[in-house]
Amino acid sequence: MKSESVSSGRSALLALQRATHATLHLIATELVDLDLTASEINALANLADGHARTVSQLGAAVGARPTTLTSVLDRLERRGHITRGTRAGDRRSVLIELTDSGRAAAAVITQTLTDVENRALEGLPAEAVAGFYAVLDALVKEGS
Amino acid sequence: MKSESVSSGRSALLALQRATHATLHLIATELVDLDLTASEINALANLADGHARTVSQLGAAVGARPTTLTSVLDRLERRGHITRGTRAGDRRSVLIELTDSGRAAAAVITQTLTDVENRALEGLPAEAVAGFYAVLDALVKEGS
DNA sequence: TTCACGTTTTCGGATATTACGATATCGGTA
DNA sequence: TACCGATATCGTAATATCCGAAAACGTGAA
Repeated sequence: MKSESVSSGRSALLALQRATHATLHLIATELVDLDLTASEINALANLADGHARTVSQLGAAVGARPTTLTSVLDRLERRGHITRGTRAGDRRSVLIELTDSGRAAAAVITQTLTDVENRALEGLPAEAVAGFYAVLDALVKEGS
Repeated sequence: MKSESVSSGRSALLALQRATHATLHLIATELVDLDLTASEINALANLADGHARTVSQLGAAVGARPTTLTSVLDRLERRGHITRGTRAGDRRSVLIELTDSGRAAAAVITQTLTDVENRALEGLPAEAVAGFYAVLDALVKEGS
């Protein structure tokens, strides 16, 4: 038996996109009170750990080019959720940091993500979740 | 021990989005010769089995509203990749069907998806892939 | 038959997303 | 100083997405 073992009749990539769309819609619905777009939610979620990041670093995390992030960060800055500071030692870089209101919004986002996740994964064996992460990591690695 | 077993320190939803972005970029790069957008690729991939679908059905498959698909299908129709026919028995519905060139493009897309998938999942145990699908299904179910 | 109501798709309009090329600034180096 | 690479932003353009309304059709009840 050769290495066609992963073939399952389904397309993992199409299933991946479907799941992403479905959860994105769900999250957007639950977070409608925050009045944020999906990109803004994604940016805040990635900043939720409190670590400041440059635009490039954030772009790598969310899978977007720095040019794409500029307008997203514009809105977040206008809303008072982030600040753009200069990094000591390299004034080319812009350090994105959460403000108090940004931290509050990010906390709500993180909590909602965790809740949805727990609801969905409840009852699944730990090996399934481990496999899920293993495949995700493999896909990310393949795409870089 | 309660049911906090799924908590792993990572956010499954953020990881999901990252993997989707990464694979999306990879696929777009490999399929650049087809001169199609990500939405068009997604639509064709879902039609690749040869079955005709209504706009609503296709929308459910790709996770978009019928209004969103209209312009995507407009371009695919202009390019000669699909036809819009009426369904016998219910002339409200529009049946989306692949043309010869659409079938050819869809075949290239399917092949590329399969290749990427096989490269990425090569070496992973079958249980990991099974767990991946189980989690994906759970997430989709949670979002509907 | 006729009419009211639901379904399916499209259209108009609005906003968001995404990115390429060009630009300005900065850091490091010769 | 002059130059090259890195970083972020701006200008511009094509897509993506969706809401509300409209058009066409189907269904069932009066």
